[in-house]
Amino acid sequence: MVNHLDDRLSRVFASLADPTRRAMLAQVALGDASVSELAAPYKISLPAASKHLSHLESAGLIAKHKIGREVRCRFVGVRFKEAMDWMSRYERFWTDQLDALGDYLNSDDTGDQEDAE
Amino acid sequence: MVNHLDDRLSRVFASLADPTRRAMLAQVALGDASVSELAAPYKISLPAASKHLSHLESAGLIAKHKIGREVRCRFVGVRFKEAMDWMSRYERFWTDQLDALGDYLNSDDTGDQEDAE
DNA sequence: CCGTTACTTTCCCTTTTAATTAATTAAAGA
DNA sequence: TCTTTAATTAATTAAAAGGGAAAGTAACGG
Repeated sequence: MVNHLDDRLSRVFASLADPTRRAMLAQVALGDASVSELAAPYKISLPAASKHLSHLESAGLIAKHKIGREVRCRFVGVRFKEAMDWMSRYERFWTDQLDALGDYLNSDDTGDQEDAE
Repeated sequence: MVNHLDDRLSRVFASLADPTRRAMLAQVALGDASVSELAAPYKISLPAASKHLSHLESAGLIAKHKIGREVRCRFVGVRFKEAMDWMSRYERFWTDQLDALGDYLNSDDTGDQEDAE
């Protein structure tokens, strides 16, 4: 019982959790590329690469467009932005000193601890 | 074969890919909490919750601090920021009109366009 | 048509992940 | 010390992820 935003976030983050998929995404961001072009840099098989790209597509991070017998992939920003927007709600943890403040508040049992990790 | 940054990104994104872990992180961000407190809102067992928290900890998103027999968890921003920094390299895909431009260029069946950056 | 190129799908296998119950450690408190 | 509370570890199991080989589909080139 999860809402749709939650579901989309899960798929986007799961896609980004794989280094091959992140690298493929980086390549697509440089400009449209075919499945073969995106598979080439890695030692994995073409079917494996194709599956990674399908994963990225169902997460909404890329879109496929068939031209003749080639399938061109293009970066799509919407879901990526959605994930970043979700993440930015934690931005205060490194823009403010609240991280350090929390650290201080938690050391109250031992009294005067002045150290950070 | 993978560098450490890549490895850390994989762990952070894998952590964020789970809705329970995202919810736990949201709760921790509201203020420190014990393992039991973080487990309470969900129908999962305490060991299951404890493992989710260990997952978040090894991704560097939270830190544990033992007080008596309680283990308090607190939000840690560094890895979170690192992931957001990595993501922000794609920001141009929604801040510029390049997404729409790419869309336009791709709907033109003349095929190739030169790379814009 | 036929063969080749560009993918995708299917099947199968191995590894990882996630969940549960039961056992264990560790700190309080009566 | 004996019991309760807090959390982790262990053992087991089920499901999902990721990869390869091989078959299937679809477009192009002769």
